[in-house]
Amino acid sequence: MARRASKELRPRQKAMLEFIRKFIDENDYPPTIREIGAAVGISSTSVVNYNLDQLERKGFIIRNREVSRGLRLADTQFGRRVRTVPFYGEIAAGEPLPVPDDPQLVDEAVAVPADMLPSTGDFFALKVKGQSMIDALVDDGDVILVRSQPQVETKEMAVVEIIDESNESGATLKYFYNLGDKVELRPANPDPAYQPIIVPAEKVRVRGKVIGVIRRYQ
Amino acid sequence: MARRASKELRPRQKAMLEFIRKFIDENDYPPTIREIGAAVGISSTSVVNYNLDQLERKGFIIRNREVSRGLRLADTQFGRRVRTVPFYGEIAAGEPLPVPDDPQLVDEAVAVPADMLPSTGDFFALKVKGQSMIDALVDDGDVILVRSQPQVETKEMAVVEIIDESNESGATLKYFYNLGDKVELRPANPDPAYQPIIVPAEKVRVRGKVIGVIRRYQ
DNA sequence: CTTGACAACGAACATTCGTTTGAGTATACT
DNA sequence: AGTATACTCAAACGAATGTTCGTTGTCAAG
Repeated sequence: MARRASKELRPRQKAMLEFIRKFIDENDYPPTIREIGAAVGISSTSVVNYNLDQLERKGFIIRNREVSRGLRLADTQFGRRVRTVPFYGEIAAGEPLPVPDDPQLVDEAVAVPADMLPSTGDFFALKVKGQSMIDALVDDGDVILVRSQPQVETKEMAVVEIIDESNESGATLKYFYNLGDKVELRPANPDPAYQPIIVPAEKVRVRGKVIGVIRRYQ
Repeated sequence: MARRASKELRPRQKAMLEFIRKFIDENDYPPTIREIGAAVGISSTSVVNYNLDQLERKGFIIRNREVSRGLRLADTQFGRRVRTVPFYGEIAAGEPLPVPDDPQLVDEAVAVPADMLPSTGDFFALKVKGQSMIDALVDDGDVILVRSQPQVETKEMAVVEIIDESNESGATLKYFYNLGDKVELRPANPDPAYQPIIVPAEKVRVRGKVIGVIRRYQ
């Protein structure tokens, strides 16, 4: 008998899957049997139908039969899932800058690959201004993903709020060092223009820990 | 005349939009005209069609006419927009390493925020191995987004294939410098262990230009 | 009152699209 | 050889689905 490993895909099936994914990506709805056939060079609809069955049997897609375009990707394989996190705006890594203290009413959001986020927790995104963290491979213009948490470990990169004398508070992006009753907020830039800040522990409020970076060129 | 503010929705249109959103959420494909009609209590398909036109004119949906279920939400609000790019595996920034030369048959893919990609072009993703580009703020383990293109400008970060003497080819991530009949592939790491490679222009094949970086901590 | 834009209806129509059928080829196993 | 499995093809059928058209009703402006 011509047995085949149950989860392996024939080149044709692979091409079909690739096309389906691309098609949905572009159109937001799945292709028809004939569209798939035309794309991968299959003249007979029954052949497409046959291979679609194979793809379903092997767990790559889920079919909704007798319905046009009744077909979806079985997202177990590929983390196609995306989550949106609220975008709070810019954070000046060099100089403190206010961050919206508001709870949830943020209208901007960025989509991030779901596998960039732990399954639990609250997250937000900020665009980095300045180059104080350049040695940490975080550049001006980068978008950082932050997990909301009230404290972080020493050496972790964190978004912290500094309670200013004048009651104003600003947020900054730094390496966090616990010095007991004080904390040191250390930039990652050899330029002497960037100096560590040491402040009493009660004067800082940790907003979260940086868990990811997204950068676009140009 | 019974003029109506152009962006306002009739109750019926609101119901339709609501249903469409819910339907897509549950099925991953859009409803048909008749399904919409049944859901909101419209007996005539032409009425659904008419209101669908209205919804499109008001900018809530985008129709792809003459195609079954050819309908998508124009959701500017929820940036559900994500695109998937094929994941080719790892690229050793330090040492050359083969990259799948195959055209399209890749089964792994990563989801990226749509706004990280230009609207046109072919893209792929690689995971960076090694630290040869550390000064370019690209670390070991980072995922780079690459736009497929046959040539790049000098100083751009590129994925290039080097045709080895022994007919083997490998891919590497470097800064690209055009020297006329030769090209220089320069790492971004001060460590003398990382040295520029200068090879005849005909020995290299540019695969694409790095357009983005995604990094996860921990 | 008449007119014209807006909204809705139902029926007929034309495609699109999934399904079924019957057949053909290749390979492996007995 | 004979048979079973996997894969492919072309053609035709019928259901699903978008489109068109003639008609009706409402409402506000002229």
